[in-house]
Amino acid sequence: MADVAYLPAGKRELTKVQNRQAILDAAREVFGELGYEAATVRDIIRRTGLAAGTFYNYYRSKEEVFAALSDDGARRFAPILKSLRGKGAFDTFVREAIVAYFEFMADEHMTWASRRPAGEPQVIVQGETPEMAAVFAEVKAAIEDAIAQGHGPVSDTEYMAGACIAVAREVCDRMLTRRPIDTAGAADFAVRMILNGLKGLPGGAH
Amino acid sequence: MADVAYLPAGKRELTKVQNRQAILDAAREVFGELGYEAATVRDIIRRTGLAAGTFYNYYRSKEEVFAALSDDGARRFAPILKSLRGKGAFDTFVREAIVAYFEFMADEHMTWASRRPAGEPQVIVQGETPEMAAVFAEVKAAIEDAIAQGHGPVSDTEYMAGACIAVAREVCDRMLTRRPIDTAGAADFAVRMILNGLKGLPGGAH
Amino acid sequence: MADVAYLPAGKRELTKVQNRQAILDAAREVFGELGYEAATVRDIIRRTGLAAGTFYNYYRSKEEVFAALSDDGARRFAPILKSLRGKGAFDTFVREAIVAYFEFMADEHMTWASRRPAGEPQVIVQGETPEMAAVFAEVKAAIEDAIAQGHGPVSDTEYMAGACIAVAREVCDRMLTRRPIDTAGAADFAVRMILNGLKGLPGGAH
Amino acid sequence: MADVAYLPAGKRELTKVQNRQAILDAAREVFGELGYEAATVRDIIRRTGLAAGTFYNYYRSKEEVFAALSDDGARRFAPILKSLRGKGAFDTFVREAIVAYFEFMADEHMTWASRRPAGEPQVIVQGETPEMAAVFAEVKAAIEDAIAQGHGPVSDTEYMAGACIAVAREVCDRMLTRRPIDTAGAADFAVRMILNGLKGLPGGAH
DNA sequence: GATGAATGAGCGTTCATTCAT
DNA sequence: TATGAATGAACGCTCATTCAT
Repeated sequence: MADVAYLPAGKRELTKVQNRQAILDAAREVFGELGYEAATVRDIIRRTGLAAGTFYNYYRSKEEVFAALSDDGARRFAPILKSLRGKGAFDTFVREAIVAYFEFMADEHMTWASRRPAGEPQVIVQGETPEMAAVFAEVKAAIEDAIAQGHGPVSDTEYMAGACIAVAREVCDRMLTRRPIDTAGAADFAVRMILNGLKGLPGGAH
Repeated sequence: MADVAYLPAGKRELTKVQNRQAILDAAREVFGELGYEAATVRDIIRRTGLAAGTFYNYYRSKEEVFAALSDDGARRFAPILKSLRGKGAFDTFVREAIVAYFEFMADEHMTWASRRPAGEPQVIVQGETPEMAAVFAEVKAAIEDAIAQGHGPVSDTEYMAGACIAVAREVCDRMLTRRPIDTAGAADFAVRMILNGLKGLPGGAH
Repeated sequence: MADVAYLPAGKRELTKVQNRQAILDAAREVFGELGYEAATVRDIIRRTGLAAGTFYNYYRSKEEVFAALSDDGARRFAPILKSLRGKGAFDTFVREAIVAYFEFMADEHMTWASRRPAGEPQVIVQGETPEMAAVFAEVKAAIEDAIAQGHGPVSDTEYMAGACIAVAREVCDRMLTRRPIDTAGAADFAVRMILNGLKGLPGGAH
Repeated sequence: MADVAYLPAGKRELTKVQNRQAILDAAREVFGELGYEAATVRDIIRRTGLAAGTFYNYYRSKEEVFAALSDDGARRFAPILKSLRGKGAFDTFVREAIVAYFEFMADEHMTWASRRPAGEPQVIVQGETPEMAAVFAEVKAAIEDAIAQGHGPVSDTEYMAGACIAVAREVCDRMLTRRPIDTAGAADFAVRMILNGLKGLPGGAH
């Protein structure tokens, strides 16, 4: 009571922020568990404990929460990546970027990939988590940047960035499904693969 | 001619085949545009112009059309791939498999990835096409097979197969969005990337 | 060939009659197994082996086959019942009618009553088999006839006929669910109950 | 009055109760007119004027509304019947049970049997009303109870209970179709018929 | 007539979204 | 703002019925 009297606006602000965050958290969980397509707005609000209508005070649709989650992920990962840019040799950059990425993903409990309800056709659908998408965008920008600055080999940059990200993403996905999660090992593999291909892997000096 | 007299059902059979094909074609398009998850049976039938119930004269569910498309894709690609297995050096196998895959996909007008109709929400959902899934499964089996038989480097085979496929898929997707479609160039890039990494690319001998 | 040449109309007639009968037989089975409401025209034609459209050359709807079955049943039972009318004392008539009815139903494999798919709400739905309905109509007419001719007690004839039929029907239904089917015992019970009520049953002289 | 100020949800609650009741009423009518099997959820919601989805805010299925109606009926009739059990002679029990049942049904405007809208196909389908089913279950239990306790004649109890209920139900159905509704006369007939059969009816001492 | 594929109304159900409170 | 019931479009699917062959 007293609180309300002293901080009516503050309380409001707080709950507003809290609700927004609650929705984001719920959405993260739901997208992770059901996948983007299968997830419904109802699933999300149900998990927040809020009323159905309240969702629409914060986001206009499932797409919008998804975008918000992406922003969130990007906002937290971008600085990490930025601090790495242009600091050293290309090899070093790649290694540090991969490590940073893998650790970020592991931190985020990004265990969402490929967990589809059983009974669906055996399609490997890339678990598109909002943060993943955002982080990919960052990584891609960084790689293209490095290439553009002459720190990397000169080739088809679109193919290169795409291929690097594809490898990182694929290995990261698989890493996250294993226990214990071995970011160092996975990062090591990914870096070797990216820099030297299969030939660079242990036993690959054929 | 005489046959027609003996087989009055000929006309019927024809439309049956046509309808079945129309459904498959529509399904291919719809899966490509919306992705498997988002696609609905009604989307498919709407595109055929057939009545709602007609769909169920041919397939019992979305899963079933999907499977039919997969079978179709796999049936045509599997033999190509199989003929390559275990014939020569690992490098050669990789190159031939990649080339075969890229050419197959180009032939198939496999341009489905990520092309949602403009104006839709900005969510990047990987359009999973049945043929893609089927072909991936084949490629993966072949790579693991090769690795198991000692023709490839000894490392984490799951990561390896995953990474190789990821590169091939990514490059293939991008190749298919360009005009003209340059399978030779793309395959060349992919093979280099897979076998020697960025260092193996032109200008990459840092 | 020769047959066709010699008996083109005959053959036709024969198949027509056969088809009509096949549909009736199938309908009898299906109504028995699924109940009138749950039964579909498809269920019926499926069981005949005929084509879907053929059904409509003989009957216009589920209702119409049902009616045809009723006619069929009535046509066979009516003479039996008629031969009993007005021949002796009321008691005798009742007994003979009941016996005839129970035996007719047992003969007909009228085991359809109350066999609903499990999982449905626990409602005792009177298994309305076409023959049953028809036979009830006959029985009712006979009873009213007897009453009208002074062979029975003077009371509310509608209540009387209704009550007698209800008892016969109920006991018959239950009789048909038991093994072995004891028409004599059931008929004995029903006759006693109808003529003398509970007091007329063994041990009922309270 | 002050309460209203404290309970602004009052209006809401009211419409909720009203809608729930509207659905129950509609269901009662629809089950009465079409029978349980033939009735569809959409028939029910159509009659309420509510939107399709609204039904599912209250009941999950046709079965569930049916159960709710049954509970309703049973809840009101069961106590009446229970108070009669084991209190006196068997004759008295039967009479009182019948009277209670007939009066209950008359009260409930239980006029549903066999009244399909004219013009529909001539199929006699017994309109099974949930209350009827529930009440029958109670009656049956009571009768079997009485028989088991030696207050009634010893015979085939299943046949007995079945026959008694059949008579009561049949006479009740018919009673409800007449105007004015004469519960006393109908009950008198039913009791005589059940206890003494046709011989116990006026003029039946043949 | 017999055939069986095509039709489309209709069913049970879900869910994004609105709006009175 | 938060609430949560109402809404109605849409979905997957079934089935009576038609009609070209």
